[in-house]
Order: sequence, then structure tokens, then C-alpha cells
Amino acid sequence: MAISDVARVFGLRTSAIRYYEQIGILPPPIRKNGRRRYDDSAIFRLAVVQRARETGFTLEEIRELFFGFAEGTPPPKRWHQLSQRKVAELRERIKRLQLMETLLKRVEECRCDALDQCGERILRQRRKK
Amino acid sequence: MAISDVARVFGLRTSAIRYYEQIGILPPPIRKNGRRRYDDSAIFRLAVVQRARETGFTLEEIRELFFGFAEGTPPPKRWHQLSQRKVAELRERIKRLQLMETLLKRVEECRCDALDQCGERILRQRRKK
DNA sequence: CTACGAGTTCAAGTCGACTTTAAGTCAAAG
DNA sequence: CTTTGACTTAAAGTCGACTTGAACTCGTAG
Repeated sequence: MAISDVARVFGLRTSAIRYYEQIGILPPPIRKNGRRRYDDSAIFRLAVVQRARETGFTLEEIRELFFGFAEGTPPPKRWHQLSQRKVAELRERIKRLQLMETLLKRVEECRCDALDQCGERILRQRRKK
Repeated sequence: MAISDVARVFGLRTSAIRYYEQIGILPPPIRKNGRRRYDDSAIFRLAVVQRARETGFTLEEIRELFFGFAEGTPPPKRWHQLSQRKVAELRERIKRLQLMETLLKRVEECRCDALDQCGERILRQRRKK
């Protein structure tokens, strides 16, 4: 497969694939006439990268998934370890967004005549806490 | 109030306050000996900015809140209009994070012996859909 | 008198995940 | 033979929200 085919399959730009290679989370593929040719192992690897991305892992964490464990460490153990942190992080982020929603609703109850009044009101609320 | 006092009150760095001024969401305050001195109106304004940030608004949207409406438009109307978009956006983001959580759980059920196998499994799942 | 701390300016740097640009190579099509 | 289109590289640019750095000016305390 040429790089453009891989890109199409995964919905990425070719530049992204080269970038992944550059930062070391995709191994450099064989080349024909200087052009990258990808085989199944590269495709599988990229599928893992994509899934990890969808799951909220950063590229740094994906690097950890691949290289941050003693060689031979089985995937379930790797995933599990990284997931622990990640799930806590996701819950934090969800909480923050839900707080935003609550604050948004509160802000909708505003009856001020000028934005300065909103500021005053907000400051009063803060001091109460 | 000096800039450092304002920073302390709001838990910001002085540089952030200067930045807000620079991009025009805080009005330039009076100066004494070339130093910024803030009065209540500036404090109220900053309280609005802070609340809007906590509510998920970008600085660009905050600029819109202040300057994107016909002069005299009452705050309730301003907040309401911006909230419509924002609440939809927040729900989208919450959904995405929740999807990540589901995917994380699924990845935890992995029984693969090698990461390449994970890739294969993931690709099979995709094709099914 | 001088050292200190807090302020000032403007430009440049940071973060993550890419994208874009410029300049070059190469095989197939016309 | 030339053009086209897909590829190559390295370096620089992008986004948002700030931060950091370098160089300078004040008023005050010792």
C-alpha cells in the first residue's frame, strides 16, 4: 500500500502518517523507489494508534504503550495500566464540563442591566463561599 | 489596586492581565507613575471575564459578549445568545469523552498476546460496522 | 548611595498534533 | 520530450492562551 492509501483507509493526511513515523510511533516502512510501502503489520500498528487516540491517549502515551514496558509485556497489562490514569482523567474532564453546563444555566438567569452588574453579582457569590 | 493585587484576587498572573488588556477584553486602566491602577469597574469586568472562562467561553467569545452586540443590548440577551451555541458544544464534548470511556472499557477486555493482534481485532470490528 | 522589588515594554517562546511550504525526484501518460 | 501527479525532505507555520526573557524605570528601605 502507498502512503495515500493508508491515509484514505484511516482518514488521515499523508503528512500525519509521516509525522507519526518521525516521532517514532510508526516504524519506518520498506521503500520502493524511495517511496514508503506499507504492509499489514504497519496497518495493524496504525489501527492500534488510532484506537488509542479515540480513547483519549496522547501520542506521548501511545509511545509509552509501545515502548514504556518491559519487552514481552502482554497488551492487556499495558492497556490496563494506562487506562487507570486515563479513566480518572476522563472523569475529571467530564465533571469540569458538567460544571460548565451548570454555570451556563446560572448565567442564563441573569437579570442585570449592564455587564458591570453581572461582575458585582459574581463577586458577591464568590465571597459567600 | 495594583496589578499584582488584582492578579492575587483572581488567581491570575500579572502577565495574563496585561495580555487581556492587550487583546482588548480589559480596558486600559488609569496609570500612576506609568503603573496600572485598577478600580472597581475593572474588577467587575474581570469577574465577568473569569466567569465566562469558567463557563467554557474562549477569549474570542468573551470579546463577542462585550462588543458583538448593539450597544445597550442587555446582558441576559447577550448571555442567552452565546449560551445556545455553547451548551450544544459542551454536550458534544461530554459525549465524546463518554465515548472515550466506553472505548477504554472495551480495550480493557483485550486478551491479545501482541499489540499487532490488537490492531487486527480493531480492524475486524471496524469492518463489521 | 545603592540595592531591592515591583512595575514597564516588546518580542519571542511554549504546548500538542499536525499542516504547510518550498524545492526536488520519479514513473507513467500524452 | 514534457507534463502531470504522487511522492520525497527539512524547516517553518498554525492554533489559543498565555508565559518568559531582556532591558529598562521607579519609589523606598537600609
